[in-house]
Amino acid sequence: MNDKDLAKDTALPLEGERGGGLRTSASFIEQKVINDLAEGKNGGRLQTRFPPEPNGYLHIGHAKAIAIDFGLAKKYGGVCNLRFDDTNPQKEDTEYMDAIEQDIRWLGFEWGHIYNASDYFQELWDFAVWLIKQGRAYVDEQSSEEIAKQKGTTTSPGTNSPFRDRPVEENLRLFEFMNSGQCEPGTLVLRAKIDMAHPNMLFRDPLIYRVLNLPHIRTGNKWNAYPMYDFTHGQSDYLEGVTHSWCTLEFVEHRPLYDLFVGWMREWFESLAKAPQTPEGASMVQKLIDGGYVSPSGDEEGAYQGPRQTEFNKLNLNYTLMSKRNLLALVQNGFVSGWDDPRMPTICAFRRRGYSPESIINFINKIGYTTYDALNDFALLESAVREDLNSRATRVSAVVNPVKLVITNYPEGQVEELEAVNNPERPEEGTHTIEFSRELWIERDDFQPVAEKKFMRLAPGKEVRLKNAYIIKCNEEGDHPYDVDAEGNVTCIYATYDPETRSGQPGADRKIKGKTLHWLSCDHCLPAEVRMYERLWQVENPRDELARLQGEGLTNVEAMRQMMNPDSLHILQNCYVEKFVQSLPALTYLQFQRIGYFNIDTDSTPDHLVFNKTVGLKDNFKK
RNA sequence: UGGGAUAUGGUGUAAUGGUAACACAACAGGUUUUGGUUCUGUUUUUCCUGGUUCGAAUCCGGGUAUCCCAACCA
Repeated sequence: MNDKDLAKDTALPLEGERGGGLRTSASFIEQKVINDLAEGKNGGRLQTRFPPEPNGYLHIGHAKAIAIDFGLAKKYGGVCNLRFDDTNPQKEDTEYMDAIEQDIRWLGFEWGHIYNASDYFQELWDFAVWLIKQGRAYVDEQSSEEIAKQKGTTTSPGTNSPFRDRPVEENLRLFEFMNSGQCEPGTLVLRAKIDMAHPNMLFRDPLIYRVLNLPHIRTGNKWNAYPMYDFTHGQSDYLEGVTHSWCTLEFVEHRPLYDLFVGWMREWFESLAKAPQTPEGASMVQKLIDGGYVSPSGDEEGAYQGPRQTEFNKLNLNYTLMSKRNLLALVQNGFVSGWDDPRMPTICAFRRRGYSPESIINFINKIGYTTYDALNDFALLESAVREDLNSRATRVSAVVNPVKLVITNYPEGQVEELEAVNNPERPEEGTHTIEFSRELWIERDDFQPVAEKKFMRLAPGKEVRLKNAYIIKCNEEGDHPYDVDAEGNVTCIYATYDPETRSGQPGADRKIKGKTLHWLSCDHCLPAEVRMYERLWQVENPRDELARLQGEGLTNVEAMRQMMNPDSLHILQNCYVEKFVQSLPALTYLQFQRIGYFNIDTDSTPDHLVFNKTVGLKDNFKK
């Protein structure tokens, strides 16, 4: 057990209020924690773990696991460790480890320790050797096809391998050979001897070790045979002293196997403790006993009971594809610009898109943890981000689809500095100035040559207010209200301003029918690139649709292409923003007034400003 | 033709045998120098079917529907 500190990660007080604060109803998982702590189980310890495989970037589904693994540990005075589930060197990379750590921190959580499943490769190996000696594991030399055939089906039992009763000595020799580097991958596997007729397919002599002959990101060339998930996860939890092991619903059927292997491992410890055969084994067991993790009898008051797995529903979002495998395919096929393409459901993409960590956690808490396979509405996530950004985003003016407006009675060359509130929700954040002059940019959508009935913006003969500035009136029909080009597009609008209505002056109180428009002074604003995003998928449930299309014979890539929204990205190059934003750092939360929430992209420079649309403002104006 | 899970408005989630509620969505209106925010109001719910009970979303029987399981992935 190397010298890593396996000691007690936490000890909790049992009395006092836990999780005070907001009185939201506890999920069944949280309820179980409350009960366990009240009963003093595991000596009142709460220890969890977040166990990602470092084979991809974290997505918002992981945020749900993170929020409960770290969140409940934090709330109830326990500890959550980060454990990389690195048992398959074929797919894993340190690049992903770094990104995973960064994303967890960004979400606002801190781990007690970082562990790796590979830390336990030696213990798992020794345990497997013990199982072989016990006659509970054997080396099979059939091909994967033969093994699959013998497995039977969900409705019919399997048949025993001809190698099932191989003598112990031969098993030990072959298991050693599996790890020698000389063994051809795929030729030998170690299987647990359980029951080939078991109704749970996982119990039909599961493979617990396979030969890969690949170097590992952590252990290098030390190992050539690697343990499988089912033979690693529960034991790792157990060795670390995890009390509550939470995972998603597809692992429900793994739980009996998880419990079986943990139980066998406990037996192994007990046998070692009784008759220590090796100095290493004895000292390891002593450490476990000293740390209070393992009790030879297992039933003393307050002793560590071993980990308990509980499953909750994974996050499904409509119009969103979540699986890492498919996200990797999107990246590898160039359907998106990378893992942090703002259309991706990854944590890093949400960050770049302008979502705050608080909004993501709030969303997770709203949808809750149950055992129902729900399909959540993306609109709930959007409402969470709007709610959070409304109180924190700095208001600025931006014109994303500009058309020129000339104030004909405003003196040429005159410039006024007007005051703009940074955030009406937080007056303490102050104001900044914005220049006003004779020639302005306004939004093309804010003018109609012939206003439709409910249109309350600018039109010939109509009055509107310019935010923070003046009331203006568009020239009457017949008095040259606007210019058009050869195609009939409006190129310039003409209006007059009422000098008595400057914001802050008494005359500004005058009520008018028109709305308040945002604007930018042509000579005092900056060009900008604005990236507008729509949903990546056209179908509400891409997971099911992908499976359906593949069932019809399409390849994964073909199916994806067919399901994708061709209009998911619009890059607008002719936009303008006020100068104020030039000095702001990347990832600043902004609201482009009357348009939506935007974020300064990581690609943005003072010479080439780039913004990402986070989410639009709620729009009650429908045509 | 097996095993394991699940079912409450359009979408999620609560109600732990005692008046079915909350959020989002939708709709209507008030306030508003953002058609935002905020405030007020409205619409819509216990899968079906028997039973137990004074009383059932909850407990029991029988159906139905959906999800997961036959990777040398996790």
